[in-house]
Amino acid sequence: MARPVEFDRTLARDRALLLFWRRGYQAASLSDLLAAMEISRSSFYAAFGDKRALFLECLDLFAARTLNFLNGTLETNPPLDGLKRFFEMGLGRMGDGESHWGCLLVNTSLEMAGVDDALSQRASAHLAQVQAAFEASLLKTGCSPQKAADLSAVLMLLLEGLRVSSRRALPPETQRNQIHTAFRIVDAAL
Amino acid sequence: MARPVEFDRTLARDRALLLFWRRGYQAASLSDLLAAMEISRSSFYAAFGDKRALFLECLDLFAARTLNFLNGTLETNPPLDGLKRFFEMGLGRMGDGESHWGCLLVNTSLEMAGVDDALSQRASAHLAQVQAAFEASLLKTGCSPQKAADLSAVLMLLLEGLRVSSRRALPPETQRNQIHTAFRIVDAAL
DNA sequence: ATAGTTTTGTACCGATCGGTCCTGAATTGC
DNA sequence: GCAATTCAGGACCGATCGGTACAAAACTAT
Repeated sequence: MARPVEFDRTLARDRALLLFWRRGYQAASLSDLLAAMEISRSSFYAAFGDKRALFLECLDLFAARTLNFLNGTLETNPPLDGLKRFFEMGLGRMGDGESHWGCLLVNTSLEMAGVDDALSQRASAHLAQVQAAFEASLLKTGCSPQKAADLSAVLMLLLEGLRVSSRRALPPETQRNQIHTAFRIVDAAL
Repeated sequence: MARPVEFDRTLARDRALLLFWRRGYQAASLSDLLAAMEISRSSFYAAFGDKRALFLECLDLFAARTLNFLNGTLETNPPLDGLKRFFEMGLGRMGDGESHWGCLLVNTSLEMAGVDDALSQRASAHLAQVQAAFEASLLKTGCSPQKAADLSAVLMLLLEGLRVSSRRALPPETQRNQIHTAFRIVDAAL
């Protein structure tokens, strides 16, 4: 009974996610977003509410995809191999895109701490879920619950460090070495 | 022969550093800075140039202090104990202040990547210096150069992860556990 | 005391921020 | 064709951004 929408909402949302990922929340201005999403101002506010709401949506989506990927690799690999594969996810998956932007959860948790604590803590909570998946995976290796808890916490440190390395744009070769060494010593501790 | 300055430049600079540390570069507006530094706009521009120049000064100062502290603990402790003490630096050194703001170098490297790459890379370069100090310290334990290089890279991952934990405001007890476990397994790998 | 110099407070600047509003175009059901 | 409805483009909004200009206040040297 009326004119239909002319843009693909999920496509626009994905483009926004990429921009947020690359530039962070604050530095991604509305104009930047509109240009990247290729929609107009009115469509933006009609479809997504406002900048913050869209970001929240992207943040949750990123977390869901991350957890999904993690669970996928954990199901189809021995626990430690699956974890290692997850750690390697950030490495030049497709040439240059997405490979040196770190992790949106880590980026957001840091950027928004003390600025918008609700956003920061939401990102942090998503990270906690990832850590919980680590722990569950470690438990499947048959180690003690205590060890699983301790090691998953250290794995989270390593992951965060790696995502920092990624955003610092350290050479992929360097990052690969870091992962290799890290998993060698974690393996030894199991 | 003329009116003297009425404020303590280094005091004002230190106050600015704290604000940048807490809120990040972008979220620390000029008004915020002036209020925190307790100086007027004119004094600000006369004494520090502009916001970016002041930030650069704070960044370098933070790095210098960090390296200074690290070298101090490394000189007065066995290598691994000194490193551990450095890792524990972020833990409630003085109640609540400064204890959950992470590390300005890590924060900046992430926040400014893709926004002001010069700032990001400068912070990253400072982090590389810290890692070099790690490596030098590990060499003193008599391990192979290869192992020192590899482990210092992993120590940097752990440090970055810990500073993320700090900014995420994870409980100090949790962070303490992370440090303890991390050093246990690094120790075993030496 | 006064002239000379520098600092300081503040008014002001253009640009941009996120967000709203309104108009005209497009599409549908009848 | 026409009325009803919803879309998209962009003008417009107040607030705030980082930065400049300028005049009054404060101090020193003589």
